[in-house]
Amino acid sequence: MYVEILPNVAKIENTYHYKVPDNLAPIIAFGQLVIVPFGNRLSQGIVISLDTNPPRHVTEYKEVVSVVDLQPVITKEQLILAYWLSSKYCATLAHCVIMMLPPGLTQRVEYSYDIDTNDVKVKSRLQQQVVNLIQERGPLLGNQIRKELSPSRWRPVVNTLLSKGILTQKQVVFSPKVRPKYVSIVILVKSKKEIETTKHCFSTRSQTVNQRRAGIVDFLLKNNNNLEIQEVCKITESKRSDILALQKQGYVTVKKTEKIRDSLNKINARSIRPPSLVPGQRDAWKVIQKEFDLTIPRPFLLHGVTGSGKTEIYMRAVSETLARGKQAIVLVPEISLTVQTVRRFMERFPNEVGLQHSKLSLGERYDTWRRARSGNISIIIGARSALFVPLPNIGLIVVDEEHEEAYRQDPPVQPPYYNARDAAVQYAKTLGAVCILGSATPDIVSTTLGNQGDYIKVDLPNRIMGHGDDLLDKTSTLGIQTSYQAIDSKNLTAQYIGLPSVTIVDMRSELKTGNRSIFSRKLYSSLSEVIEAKQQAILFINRRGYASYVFCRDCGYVVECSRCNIPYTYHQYKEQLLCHHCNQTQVLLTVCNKCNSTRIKHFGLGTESVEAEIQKLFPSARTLRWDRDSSRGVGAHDAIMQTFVERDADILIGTQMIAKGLDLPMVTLVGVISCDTGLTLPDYRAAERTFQVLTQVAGRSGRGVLGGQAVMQTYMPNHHSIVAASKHDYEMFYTKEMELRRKYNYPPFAELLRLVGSNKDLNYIKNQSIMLASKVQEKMTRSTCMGIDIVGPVPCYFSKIGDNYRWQIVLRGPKLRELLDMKMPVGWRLEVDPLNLL
DNA sequence: GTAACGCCATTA
DNA sequence: AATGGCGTTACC
Repeated sequence: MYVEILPNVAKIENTYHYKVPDNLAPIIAFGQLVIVPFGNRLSQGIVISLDTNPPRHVTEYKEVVSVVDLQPVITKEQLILAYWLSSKYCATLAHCVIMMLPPGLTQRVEYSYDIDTNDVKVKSRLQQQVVNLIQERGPLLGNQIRKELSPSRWRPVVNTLLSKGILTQKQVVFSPKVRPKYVSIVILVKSKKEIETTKHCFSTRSQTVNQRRAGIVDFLLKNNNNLEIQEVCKITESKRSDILALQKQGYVTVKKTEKIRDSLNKINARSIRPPSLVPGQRDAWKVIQKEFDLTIPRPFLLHGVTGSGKTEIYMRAVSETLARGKQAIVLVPEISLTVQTVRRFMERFPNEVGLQHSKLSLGERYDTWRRARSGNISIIIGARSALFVPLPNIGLIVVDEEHEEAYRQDPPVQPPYYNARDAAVQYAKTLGAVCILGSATPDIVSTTLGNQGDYIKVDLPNRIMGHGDDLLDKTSTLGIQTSYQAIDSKNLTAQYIGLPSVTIVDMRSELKTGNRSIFSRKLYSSLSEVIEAKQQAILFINRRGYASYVFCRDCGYVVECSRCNIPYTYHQYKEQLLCHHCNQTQVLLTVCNKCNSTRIKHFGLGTESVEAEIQKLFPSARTLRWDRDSSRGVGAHDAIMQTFVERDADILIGTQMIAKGLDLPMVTLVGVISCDTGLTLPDYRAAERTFQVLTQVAGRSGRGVLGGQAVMQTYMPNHHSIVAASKHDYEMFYTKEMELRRKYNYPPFAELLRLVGSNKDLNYIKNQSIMLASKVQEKMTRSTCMGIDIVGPVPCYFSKIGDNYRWQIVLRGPKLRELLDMKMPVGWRLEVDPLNLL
């Protein structure tokens, strides 16, 4: 018998075949971790296929050394997904498979070297150095010797010493970093009757010890439910030795059991029964439910405005899946911001939910992974890596907020640089699982796929708010008129509410009237009213593109490259404007091309300055900042949110992260300080990102009985992404954006491929990229590909990150796949379907 | 990921 | 010749 093995080493390009020795033949199986000889050392590998015949293209085989664990570490469907990822995103199969294993499981095998004789005579300086090292520090690993000697020449030295018999070598297999956690639990084994008659048994000389032991027994009589030794000791204020003594006397047994590490068990979720659906949800759910009966279901694109009840649809789908004996994966963009979603799932499906994201401890990830593998949990909620948890029979994959860039894996982490949303669709196809992509602002490409029939489009056009009785309650206590309407007189369980009305404020006219503040008159007066009425407001700062573009403060004209229709980027050190797409440069303007004004500015603003301004204008208002800086550390997000929820602050000031998921009924005003900062980025998705974030942030307002409004301040009041967001009009945005994408040949009209190289030496990377670009050009002329543009080489927008200069080459056109078999030079990487070109 | 190999510059 | 510094290739 022969097996095909994928060595568990990230950069390995191929798979290798091994003979299975007779003793392993009965137990070896697909997906197992095994140890094989690889090169001239041992390596951990994964069995990815078995065959009774030897493959023809190999003549000599080594044998599998051992099987690490009988349980497979991947499923067949996962391997199919890994092959797909590997080919789609140009990563090694090993990279794709390793991503599916819990970190810490990988074992490394090394040699350890020791000195055999006391009397050592060596000739060369290096040999002496090795001998001295081992004499000082004892047996050393190859790696440790390498660190001390030259990295390239240590091996010949060690080899000579080995052949002379001075050194001996020994194989060392490191055990995995993660393993199951065991704890000792105490179980009372004597009955109440027995105890009452034998209480004298713990009579020691010390009265206090007797009391303690009696206390333990009494406690266990009341709570004999497998408590840990530590807990029992803590509660009964006794010592470990007391319990061990009781064990000797036959009162209790102490049993080692596995303790599952799971941060979710800290959350107290009370079980809640499902609410009834409102008519809009009912229609949507009917369409989705049908697909569960098909063998090859089509994916759904669930387009639901903010607050339209998408999560309830997801939960219905999960429920349907569990009823069919299958499991579900629910992907959310950023777990720390979606605590509310996780909680809702736990309340609906107690003891079925597992959490998965990269910030969990190794132990917790490992335990959740094993519980999923053995079928002990049926729902995995998590970030993009949750897609790779090995549930045995997956029936549903949900991707919430499918447009989010967080689904994309990008450097500096390891390849593959994949999009989990696209991988989810592909995976569901292999599994025959239902797939739901949900968003209030679907990706332009996703909507196009929906329009083409690749996805089934389902809409939830109405915002729902709370339950009827609840609302009546709130309105009466607050003594206010409501802005909601009853959905129908028979169904009083839920109510629709309008989306907030949005006012666009043209900041150019503010300036003309002499208002130089960062707040327009409209935003100022709205803020005053909210503070007066003791309600809450959110101020949103769109920080992307900070201070890097140049525009006219009088007419709003942004200096753009005439060839690419993309704003020039201001480079301070050269006082120069540069187009990051075509490398064209222009001197910094002093006079506006359009209106001849001389008031040309760079733009940029932070949360601190907004907070300072608020405190100046509204000294009584309590402000709270929420951005990357103020929310460092575990639980910081929660803490900030809690402060705001409990109304210990009136105005929340933040960046991107306040746009998502918050459901705060007392927020009646959302102010966007500057809508247009993101629009100035030289990037094909700038408008889309802006529309998405504005729509999401506006959706934070008016989620309660009080209703709400949003104020958007901008220097580009006519930009389609701002106008469409202000009207909550997705279709309008989509139509206009598609025109532009078609015109400039961007996705969905073309595929994109980006080559990025970085190096400390600017000239080196520049020359290298010119050479690489000509290579690509050459390849293109020889292939059958037609209609491909090469954009570049140009410096990246972020032209220097850390100490490294960055250059890029972008390919745009159909059928880019055929160009992909290129090997990238060292320091270069390939991004397939990049979400930005910065 | 390691190890081996080939090529080249430096060293004494 | 010995040593150190790369980049390239193979690993069943």
